[in-house]
Amino acid sequence: MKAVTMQDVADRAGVSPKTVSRVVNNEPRVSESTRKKIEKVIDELSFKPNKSAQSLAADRSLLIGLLYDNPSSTYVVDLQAGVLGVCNKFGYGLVIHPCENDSPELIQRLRELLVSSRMDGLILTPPMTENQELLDFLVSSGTPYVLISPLDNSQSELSVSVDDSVITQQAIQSLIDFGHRRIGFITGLRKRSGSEMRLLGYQQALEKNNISYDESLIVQGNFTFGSGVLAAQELLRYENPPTAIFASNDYMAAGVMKAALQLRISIPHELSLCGFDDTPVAGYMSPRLTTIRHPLEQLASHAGELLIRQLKKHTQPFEVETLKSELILRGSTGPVNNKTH
Amino acid sequence: MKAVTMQDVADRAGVSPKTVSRVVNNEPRVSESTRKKIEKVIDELSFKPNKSAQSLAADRSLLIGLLYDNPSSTYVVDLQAGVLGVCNKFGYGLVIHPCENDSPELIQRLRELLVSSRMDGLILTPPMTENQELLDFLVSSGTPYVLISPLDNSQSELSVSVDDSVITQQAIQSLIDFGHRRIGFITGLRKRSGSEMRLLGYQQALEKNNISYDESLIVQGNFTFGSGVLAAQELLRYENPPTAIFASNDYMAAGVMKAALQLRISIPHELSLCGFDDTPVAGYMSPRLTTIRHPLEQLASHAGELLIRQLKKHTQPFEVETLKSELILRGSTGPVNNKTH
DNA sequence: ATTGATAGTAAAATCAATTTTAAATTAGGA
DNA sequence: TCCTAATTTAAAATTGATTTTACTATCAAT
Repeated sequence: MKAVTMQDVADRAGVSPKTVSRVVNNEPRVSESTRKKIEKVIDELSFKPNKSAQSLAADRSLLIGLLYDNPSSTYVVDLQAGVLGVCNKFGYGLVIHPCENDSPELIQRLRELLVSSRMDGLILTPPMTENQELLDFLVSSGTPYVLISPLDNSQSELSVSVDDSVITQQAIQSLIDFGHRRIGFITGLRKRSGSEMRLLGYQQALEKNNISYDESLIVQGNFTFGSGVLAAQELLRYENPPTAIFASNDYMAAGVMKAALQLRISIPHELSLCGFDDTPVAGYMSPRLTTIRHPLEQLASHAGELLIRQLKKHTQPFEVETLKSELILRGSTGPVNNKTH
Repeated sequence: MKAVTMQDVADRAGVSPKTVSRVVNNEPRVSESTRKKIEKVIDELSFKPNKSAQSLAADRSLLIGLLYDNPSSTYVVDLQAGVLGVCNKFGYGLVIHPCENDSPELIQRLRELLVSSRMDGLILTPPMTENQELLDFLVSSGTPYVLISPLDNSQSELSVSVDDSVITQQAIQSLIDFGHRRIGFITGLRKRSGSEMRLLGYQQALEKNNISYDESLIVQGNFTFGSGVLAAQELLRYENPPTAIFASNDYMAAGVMKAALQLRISIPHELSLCGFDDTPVAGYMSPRLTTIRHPLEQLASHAGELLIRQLKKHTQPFEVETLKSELILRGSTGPVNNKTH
């Protein structure tokens, strides 16, 4: 089956190829009547522009890249789904690029990818969002980009994020409502977007409820299962241990659960536990983990729209939906148990 | 920075563009001396052929598609990594396509994708590998494809897979070596590749050790956590319950663990448990789960090579590495406890 | 020495769009 | 009515590779 070309459409509609091109690309300077007529013909012939010819002639690849370096595959897949949706909607292709933020070859690899794939723009995710060398390179090479959840999202037109502090505050509030007063907090890696905001939300919740901030209840973790175990062991061996623990991600929460099991502390009767991210593990733990779910897919699709809007000249603006995280209450949190264990 | 074109290379090397093209595409009919000379110039100018121009002229997109419909994001990400590696190696791009095998629109969607992305070939993963309607469509549209882990892998040049029966037999053997004689088996969805082979491996291991096959120890699951819970409850309430359970994936194994916890059966002291797939959950459970890890990335890269070899005319054959799954022994399995619980 | 086959190279046509340039049409004002 | 300016359309050039066609050596066999 031979493909329908723009020439075919032009012939059938009785106009020149350029006019068809104008309609295809939403360009102005076409009378409404001819636009309608051409759209009808395009529909009849089900004409689809040849991507290769488009990119060759217009010198843009119609590709955008998604860069990530994240151990959580659910995170990655959710983001991919979001970006993919927008790409399909706007006729773009997606180039996925797992990378290692710490690798000295990162930039070189990306340079090669940019040369070979000629991506029109990039979406960066943490921790690449804080890689100044990388960002400088992109600016110098004139590559448009959008950041997802950067530490500093003051340039709102270049980044999208949800406010982790708000939902964390809400989660802590729910623990407080259960009667908890001593709530342990296991941080993630510092200098990671989110980490700082989550701690802030914790502090805000305490403040709002007139609970004094006890520095010793804050333990540093690094987002890994092992660090969760260690942090929990430290917290739970205090003379006056917390009755609830908030872990900055689900993996560390799983670590807490392991530590609690070892110390024969029952969840949720003696200890309430709240995670963060709603990864699959959360649903497979016993009891199932109370945690926080992010609108990752929407976040990514929003980022994609932001990027594509930069790339395409003739797009109508789209409405921005507000992005909210969600507290998932499950079996790992409950009322405080007054009997000391 | 203006891009280096094939013309530039030709000028500098003092040959015609066509000759450069021959070198780039590994075509014959170029003398060894000119080939060397041109390769040198290509290197000096660091010339990279323009993908759009290549696809336009040669009428192939230099893209391959990866189709998947799998709830496990680790599975998906591992496969992506494998295919991506091969793509980069051979100058192909990867189009990822999450889909719903049961959707009536599957084919229509794919058709649209094929029209818009013009992929040169596809890699299919279960359960799409058994979707005859889909396969028929691909054949009729002349789209080359390769299958990963199909039920029927008799056409070895069109598919890649690992033999689940071998590794399952090995896992069961390890349980037998621990002294277990009554070993429960939770199946996955029937008609899924792998499912049948895993059961076969179980049977082979029993046979080899002269243990009679007890139909009642085989319980049907469907790969979900919940089905694991139910299956385990059934098995563990027998008068003469199994001392070990093999679950056909980690999620069901997690379900078994939950059921065991509810029934106050201690793992591994009273019950050994073995999963399948080595998903992240396996490492986060307490005790950590003995399971089986697949060479997913290699499997995918192998599939990619197989596909690209079909697509490119002038490639030298590559050696095929043998793909083996691996038994990961962890805390959830151990010696049988003779005291009845 | 002539012929034929093959290896190697060159030039031009092609792919399907966009961009540029030029021309034609329309509208409004004097 | 005529002229200028703004719209709209047409034709031709461009993009960077591949493919086709054609031509020139080179070499062996007759």
